[in-house]
Amino acid sequence: MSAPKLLLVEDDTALAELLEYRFASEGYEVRTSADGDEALVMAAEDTPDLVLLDWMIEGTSGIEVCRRLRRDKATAHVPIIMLTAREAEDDRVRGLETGADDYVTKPFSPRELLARVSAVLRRVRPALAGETIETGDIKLDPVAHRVERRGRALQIGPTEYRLLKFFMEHPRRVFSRSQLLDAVWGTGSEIEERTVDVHIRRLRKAIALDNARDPIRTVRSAGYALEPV
Amino acid sequence: MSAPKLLLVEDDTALAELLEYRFASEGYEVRTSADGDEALVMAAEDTPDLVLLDWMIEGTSGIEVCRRLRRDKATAHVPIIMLTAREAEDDRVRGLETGADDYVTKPFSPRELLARVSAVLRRVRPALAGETIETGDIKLDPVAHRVERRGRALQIGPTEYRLLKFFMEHPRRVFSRSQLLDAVWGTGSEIEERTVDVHIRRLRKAIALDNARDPIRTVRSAGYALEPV
DNA sequence: TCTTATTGTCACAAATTTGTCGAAAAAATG
DNA sequence: CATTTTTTCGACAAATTTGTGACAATAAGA
Repeated sequence: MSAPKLLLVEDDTALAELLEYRFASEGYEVRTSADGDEALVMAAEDTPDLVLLDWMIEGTSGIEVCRRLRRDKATAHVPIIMLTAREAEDDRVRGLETGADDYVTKPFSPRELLARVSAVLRRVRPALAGETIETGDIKLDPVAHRVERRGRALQIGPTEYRLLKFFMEHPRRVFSRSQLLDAVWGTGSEIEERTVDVHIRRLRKAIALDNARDPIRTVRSAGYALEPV
Repeated sequence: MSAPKLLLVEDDTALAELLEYRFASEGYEVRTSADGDEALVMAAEDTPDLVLLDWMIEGTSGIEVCRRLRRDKATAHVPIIMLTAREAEDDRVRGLETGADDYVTKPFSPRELLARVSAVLRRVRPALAGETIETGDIKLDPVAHRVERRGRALQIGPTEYRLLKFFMEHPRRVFSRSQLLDAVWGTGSEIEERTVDVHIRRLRKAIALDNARDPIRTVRSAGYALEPV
């Protein structure tokens, strides 16, 4: 089981404590910082799964923290939810422009924030929502980095593992080779699209089982999809 | 995969770039023009799925662009969202009269505009928003790229799939072969009109079912239409 | 360092799809 | 009923898209 790690950047101590308590009791692992620079250091030391960022903090402003998080490769893809004080349209626009994934305007209820966090995490890192993902007769444990089908453990290479995990996070959905390259190899990878085919074949071979149907569907001129069983 | 194609007509470069970035990161394919006449040419060359139209642009006015888009057969049904400056009631009324589908008043947040775009697309072209469409006893899931009729999955080729999807997005409407060529094969394809007949036949064969009536109606000397059930 | 895995590409085979024809069938026309 | 127009249908060869095995280059481990 992997508790999602949150980094809360908030200088209102009372609010911070309240949120810390609430999120902890919901199974999150929360670390808090009241200061922008300190938060950046903490993020660098142990990459969080999501950042809750108050827009109006002392010292380095929220927008600046956001920008730096995005600039650093390790934290570039960590989702950010910003906590804005007022209904400042400008702030909102700038925040989203800088790369925040969502925002909540104060005052908000912890319940509301929990819902947003859960929604964003589900969208960005589905594997974090539950400990193991299951699609059809295949089980994948992201923590143990282990895959099994019908009880039998599968031996699977690194790239194939990532590919399978991505498919399992979006079952039934068809992805083009280019989308798969972005998702599994990383955006901007300069790799031939046909290479995807080869890895699909390797994945198929790795998860193959006697008397079991191939769960990977080829959609001609569109891409591939993982179908349960 | 079908990234919805947007055409943004906006002469405020800064705003245009911001929107372009945000929409692109949400999976839209955006092309931008700062000029009304140029926009019309772009729309004619590659019919967009939706037009974002600033009401106050230099040269040909937004209202005029709107009118011309509606006049041209190929773009007549493309939804338009207008971006109006202030709370100009007059503009809003005139815009909606001219045929815009929705409007957003500046200043707006990208998020807000994204929501509108998504809403309009869902209303007008549900398949583009990723919703499954249903026409009679045929169901089409654009995300899974899957078609079924009365529960049974249909095997269907790429071109037939696109053709069926197009028909299902505009049920009951009769399309000429030339319109179908534009919509399914892409504008400017140099293909014999007779070829459409052949694909219609293939589609009919693919969706045929025992004891089920053929849902594709032939309108002699006019074209074809899809009728529910 | 040596050995074993993993990766990205190719080239070629296999499978599927595509655009056109021409003949047959069907529907309008007179 | 004969003629003309339009659509359906079966067949093909060309073109496109996928599946596969092999291979050299790297990376990872022992």
